[in-house]
Amino acid sequence: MTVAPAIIPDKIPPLPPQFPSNPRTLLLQQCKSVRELRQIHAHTIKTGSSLHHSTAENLLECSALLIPSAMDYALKLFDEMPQPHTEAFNIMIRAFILTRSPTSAVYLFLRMLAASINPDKHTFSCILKACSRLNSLEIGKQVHAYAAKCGLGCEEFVLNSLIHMYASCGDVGNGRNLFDRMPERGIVTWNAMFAGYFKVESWQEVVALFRDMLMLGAEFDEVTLITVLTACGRLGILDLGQWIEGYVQENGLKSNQNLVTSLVDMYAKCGQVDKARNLFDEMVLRDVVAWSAMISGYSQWNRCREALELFHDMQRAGVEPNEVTMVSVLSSCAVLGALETGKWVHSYVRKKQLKMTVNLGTALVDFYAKCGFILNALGTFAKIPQKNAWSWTVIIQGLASNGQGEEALRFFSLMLEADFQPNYLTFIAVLSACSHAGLVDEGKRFFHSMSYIYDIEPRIEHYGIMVDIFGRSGMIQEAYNFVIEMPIKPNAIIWRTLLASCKIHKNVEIGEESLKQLVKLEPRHSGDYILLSNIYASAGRLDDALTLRNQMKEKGIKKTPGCSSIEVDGVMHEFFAEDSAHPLSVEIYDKVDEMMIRIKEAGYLPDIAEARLDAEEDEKEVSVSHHSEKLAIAFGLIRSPPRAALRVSKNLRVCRDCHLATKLISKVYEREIVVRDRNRFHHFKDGSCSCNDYW
DNA sequence: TTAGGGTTAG
Repeated sequence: MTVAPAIIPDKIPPLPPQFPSNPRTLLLQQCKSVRELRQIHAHTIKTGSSLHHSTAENLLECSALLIPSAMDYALKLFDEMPQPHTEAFNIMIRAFILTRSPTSAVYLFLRMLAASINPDKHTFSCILKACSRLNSLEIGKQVHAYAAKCGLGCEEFVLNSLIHMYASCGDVGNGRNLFDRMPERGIVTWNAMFAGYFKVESWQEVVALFRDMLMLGAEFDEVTLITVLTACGRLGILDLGQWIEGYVQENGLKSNQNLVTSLVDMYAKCGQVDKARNLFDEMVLRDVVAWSAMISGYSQWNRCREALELFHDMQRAGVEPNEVTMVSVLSSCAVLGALETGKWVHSYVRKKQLKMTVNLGTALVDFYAKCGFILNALGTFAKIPQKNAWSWTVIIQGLASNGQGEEALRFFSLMLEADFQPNYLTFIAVLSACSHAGLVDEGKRFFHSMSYIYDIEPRIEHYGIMVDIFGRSGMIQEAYNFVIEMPIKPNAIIWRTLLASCKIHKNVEIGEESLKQLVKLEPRHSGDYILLSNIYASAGRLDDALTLRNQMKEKGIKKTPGCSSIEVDGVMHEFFAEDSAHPLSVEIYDKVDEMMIRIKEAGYLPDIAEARLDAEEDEKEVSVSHHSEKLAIAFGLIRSPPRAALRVSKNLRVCRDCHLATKLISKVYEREIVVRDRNRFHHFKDGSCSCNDYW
């Protein structure tokens, strides 16, 4: 790039009459390219007007701020100005902020001070903005002191920028002090304060500040409302959100897309998902953020099918998803076990080169882990460029729930080595790893380290997993003592965990006590009665088992029927135990018989403890062989190509017999079988299961 | 010529 040479005559000639004395308007309206700029510059040199400060500054402003590609030209112009004034420095500082070079802005400010050019209030507000961008409280404070020294510390512009600088650099308290001392506050002042609270996620403060505003009758704008709506959503304050919606309607602000998106988000987060959807449907233009807000609304309230449907609508509407959209979509896929959609998302992410943010990476890891693809989860985890405590927690949990407890603990050590601070969720993952691997002593040690080393108060979930750790390993009495002595009142989940351990280890006495407690807390939970009745049955006390079942009948408590589903050629097929509704029913039952014969040859002994109680002794074996998951597997063997993996979902937990049978089926038929029950995935392969029989 | 917006995970 060449710049017209500056000619410095001895005497500045008067401006020619045909050239406007202030060419600013001409430049603003006419000059759209570097070429035109150069022509005008040449003209000013020819006429000598380039030596007038105002003309030179107008040229500088035009090149630095108005023509995006002319920054280099501006730099040369500036360098060739013999003695740039404050205005010229201000233009260049603003230009550096616009081009996202806050460091250059600060250097220029230092050059300005070195040249003894006095900064004005505009210089200070701009340079403070650079400090906010740099997140540098240190430089910001020095600029503050210098502004005070120049007698500009009480200028409204400077104060507004100072409040914003302090608040957005993390020193909200100092920002608030300045804010409180201001005699008059305009919208800019209030919004600067809101921005600070927003940045540090002090939602309560946002709402309190807005209530102050309303009380004082201060003026606010759409940006204020967006901030407050975000806070209402995070805090679940529906009434204030509704008041804002009324205000938006009355004042005709619905054309502001961002504001309506905030309303959608607020309603969704406050649990009014359908109201959010109505607003969303009314929007004339929906951008990626609006779609993402609505999809995440469904996903947050576990309406995962609707989330995925809306995602498909979004694609039909031709709106390209971004990495934020994909986080909610993957979370829904993980809950539903929607493997194909989730895999498609991953390939889309790669194809479109979406940014592998820590949230997106973590959502992918979680998706793969929840679908039982722990190798993909590990591979994806390794590729997250910047991990955080959440990503580590998700991979630890993923390993634990896929039966790799020891490996999960190894990852926990790696997490600590990498200097990430574990949180209460991390300890849920770590303790479940101990539970899966049967590591009682380690579990106790980690549990105690929570409060002693990491200053994290154990929550009821942590107590629950400890009960599980003791109970699974057969230490039923210790588990019971632990429950009795825990400082939090045990809830139904704690007693149910204990009851389930009593079932594994056939402990009738503590089992009975657990049910007694459970009936007080959740009298209509059918699974609890079934558990105790199974304990009675496996201890040979069939009469007690039957009495309990009759009590259930009298109370009108119905057992949730077991239901397994399997996807074949994109169609879901559902089966209930001893169900003959399927069109291929005859073939399916034949296949079951064949399966039973073949796995018996491989050493299968039926476990009839969980057979129907009303079945005769000789019917029990047939009864368990007709459990819903066996029917689903038989159907899968008939209809899928040889060696294809079978993927079954079950609404309840897999029973012992089905677990044992499925292991052998995987070996005899050389099939990988993945069963997702209500708690976790079981990955059956070559006669064993990823859960290591801890389920 | 000052501030500045909405969507993210168990």
